[in-house]
Amino acid sequence: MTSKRTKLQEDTHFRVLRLLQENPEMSQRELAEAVGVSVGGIHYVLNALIEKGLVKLGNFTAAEDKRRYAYVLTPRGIARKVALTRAFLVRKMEEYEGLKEEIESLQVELDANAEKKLS
Amino acid sequence: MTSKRTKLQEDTHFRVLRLLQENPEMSQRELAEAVGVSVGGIHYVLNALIEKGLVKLGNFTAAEDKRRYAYVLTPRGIARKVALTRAFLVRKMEEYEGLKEEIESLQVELDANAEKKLS
DNA sequence: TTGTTACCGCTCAAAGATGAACGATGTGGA
DNA sequence: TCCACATCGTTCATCTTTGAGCGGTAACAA
Repeated sequence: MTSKRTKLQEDTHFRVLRLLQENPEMSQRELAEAVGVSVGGIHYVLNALIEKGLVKLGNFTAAEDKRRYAYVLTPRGIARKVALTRAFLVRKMEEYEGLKEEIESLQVELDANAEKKLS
Repeated sequence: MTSKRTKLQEDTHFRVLRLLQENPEMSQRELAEAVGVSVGGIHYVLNALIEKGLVKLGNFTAAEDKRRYAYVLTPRGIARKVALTRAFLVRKMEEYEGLKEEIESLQVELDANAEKKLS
């Protein structure tokens, strides 16, 4: 089994690839907000994705804004994202089931407590 | 809105209180495993709970094992746990809904991709 | 032109989380 | 009895993550 940390990192990579495929002109801050990590963290994963050749820097279209980049998925980036999708989905479905069980057991607990108060 | 970190900490406190109410003789390692944080982290929250008077150290029953403690909820600890339950449940239900949406959108994406391959 | 404001990518000190290792204690077999 | 081993709570060097703040650029108003 791969480590918890590796999985979280993979999740983040996947989320970033997904968001960028949809809109390559998102800023680092927007990405950070959307995936739920810090700006520093996003900067780091973007570098990693560029390093791996999954994302390349393009020009920001609107008015050639020199401050910012467009983060464009390369063909390999697109392939990578597709490959990650299933594993990600499986992981999220497991989380979903776990959460479902936890919620149910909490509700049982609350109900039991409510009854006790009545008696 | 309280910070993300505060919420996670509150979640951990709640989980620990819940587990200890059910079984006060869990070891720090067992707790760590069950709530998904490190042993160091559990040690830290246990100290915090004891400091707040929500948990007190009791004797481990079986054969008076001097190495270990029983972590017993005080009345205030029980009250605190009840108070945290609803907030925790609400948070988990929100997470549940979020996860549900994410999973659905992923499935749509995979289906679209599958169709494209066929054509 | 000259300020003011806002946001960009990027950095790094500070804060947080981790888990291997330690001394102490219990267990079971030689 | 003695020894080897397992597990206890606890510590702390190490790694990870955070987000305020920096220098730079754009947009707008005066």
